Amino acid sequence: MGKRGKQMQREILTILRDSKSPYSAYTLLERLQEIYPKIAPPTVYRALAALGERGQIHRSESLNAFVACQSEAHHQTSVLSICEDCGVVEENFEPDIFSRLSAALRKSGFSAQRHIIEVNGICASCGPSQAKV
Amino acid sequence: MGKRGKQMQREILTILRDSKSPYSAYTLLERLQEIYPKIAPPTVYRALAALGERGQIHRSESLNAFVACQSEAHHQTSVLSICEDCGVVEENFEPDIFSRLSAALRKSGFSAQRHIIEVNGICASCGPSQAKV
DNA sequence: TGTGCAATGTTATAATATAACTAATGCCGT
DNA sequence: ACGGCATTAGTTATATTATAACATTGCACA
Repeated sequence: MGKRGKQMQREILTILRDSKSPYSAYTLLERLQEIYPKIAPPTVYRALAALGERGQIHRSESLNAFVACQSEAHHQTSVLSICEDCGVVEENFEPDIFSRLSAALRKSGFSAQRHIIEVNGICASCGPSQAKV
Repeated sequence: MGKRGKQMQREILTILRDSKSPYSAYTLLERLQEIYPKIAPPTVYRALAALGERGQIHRSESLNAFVACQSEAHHQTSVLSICEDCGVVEENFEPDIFSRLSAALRKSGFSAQRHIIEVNGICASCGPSQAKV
């Protein structure tokens, strides 16, 4: 059937990279429909799944939305910080945190496989030390 | 209109406490409809919101489901460990992790307000050291 | 008593996600 | 080239999760 899937993945990645704010699957769908009027939700979800498997995007579980991976090192687990004011989501690499967390849980016999860490708060640009726009 | 809301909250808490596995809002709705046949989704969501505000239940963002708080110290933020095998969700208290996380993010100017930590993996009962049933 | 607020009920719909099936494509071996 | 078959994509329908918006009830208190 051709490269349609790959094409979608590229388009999605481009949209997400242009924006530090997360996009929901359906917002992406709307954007994509400007170019490909007939695509349906499964197309978007398939592309998102493929991008996620390759670590090129992250899904915020608390926002049900997607952001582009900002690092070269895909698959490195990251902490997502979410600004409640401006909506910007940043990746933060804190390998220590993940290993400590795994170690702590291992003490109760739990073997960690996937860590989800998201932190809501106020980012540097929106914080009290900054003049409000 | 009476105590219907409080009653719902009690029922939900009872259901959740009887189960270590999480319940989705709609599964709770079905259970509640066995007793109160006519209740609608907003009733359940309102009760869940009230319980959440009091820290008596936790919401798993990755499962979109709810578990009863296992500790007396409501409002103490916790790490949810989720067994991929049996589905059991446990609360783990790791105050160190939260303060480290806040400290790490503060270095980039981010002021943390709410932490979401969920870990998927295999629990002690389902792990490789245990005989499979 | 009446009137206004807060809680609850009700209806409808929005937003998120996937199941299940169909059709097209590419590829492999002949 | 061609037939078979696995993979990918398209399509339709529906499942699941969540909330908006408005109506009603009961209660507090002037």
